[in-house]
Amino acid sequence: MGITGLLTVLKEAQEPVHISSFKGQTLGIDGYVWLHKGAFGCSQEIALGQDTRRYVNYILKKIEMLRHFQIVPFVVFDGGSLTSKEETEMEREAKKNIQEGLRLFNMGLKKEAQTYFQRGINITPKFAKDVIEELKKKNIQYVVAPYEADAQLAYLEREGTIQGIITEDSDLIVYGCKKIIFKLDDAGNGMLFDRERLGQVRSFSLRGWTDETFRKMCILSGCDYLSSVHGVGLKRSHKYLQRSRDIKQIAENQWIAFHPQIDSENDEIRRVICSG
DNA sequence: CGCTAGTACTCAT
DNA sequence: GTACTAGCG
Repeated sequence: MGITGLLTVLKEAQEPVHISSFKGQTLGIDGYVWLHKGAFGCSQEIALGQDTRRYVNYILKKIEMLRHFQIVPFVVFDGGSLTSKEETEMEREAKKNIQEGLRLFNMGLKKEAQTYFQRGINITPKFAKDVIEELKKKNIQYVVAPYEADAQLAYLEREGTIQGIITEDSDLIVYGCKKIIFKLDDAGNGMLFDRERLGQVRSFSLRGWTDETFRKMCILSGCDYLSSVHGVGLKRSHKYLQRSRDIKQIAENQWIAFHPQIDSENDEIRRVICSG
């Protein structure tokens, strides 16, 4: 999913951090992020159908770095890839990129082909399976989330199983997670988002806001599983919710006022937002 | 100023 | 998934 501009707007709620400040604690890892980055480095082998372990080694190297700083890793993988319209579209796009890459590759244009191979990366359950095999050997905790890894990570943090999350996906903020490490590099440096610091955000005031209102702001600004309202981003979404916490009222007053043409598509959007 | 849409990037040599 | 930015209302 991902909320456009959320990390930028919440910059005052983040600060540089070294992973060692979580020494002795358990950190949840968004497995998809590392799978994708790992696969990025061996996209050619994958596209050509060659056996490669490089994406497995990439993740193991990251895990070793964490353990070096005495972090207990808990890897969470996506389970049910919810077959939505967007995902099928993404897979179609990926296949087209692989095809174009193979065409260039067979012409001897290996460098040009790589760009398309990288764009064509599609993380399948096999990738996770290969990694899980190694995690088992090393006695590293992992779980395959029944739905989305996001929701599973949020649950694990809420229940106290993990004390923070490593990811690149701003959706973890929407899901209510408290401590999230973004942009973690090989040396253990990253940016820590701390939910307790939301009151320090300067773009707009979030004081007195509940997690639920915050979530509504994000959804109203546009998200993955529904076509967003044109012209409404985070700032305007915040303005509407500041005026009225009732999203249904916003839909009736603001939205219709700004978007008088209520066609079938907008009607679907309104249904989803009002139910959320 | 806020939002959209386009481009470039993730690895690792 | 992210960041950055030209163009537009």
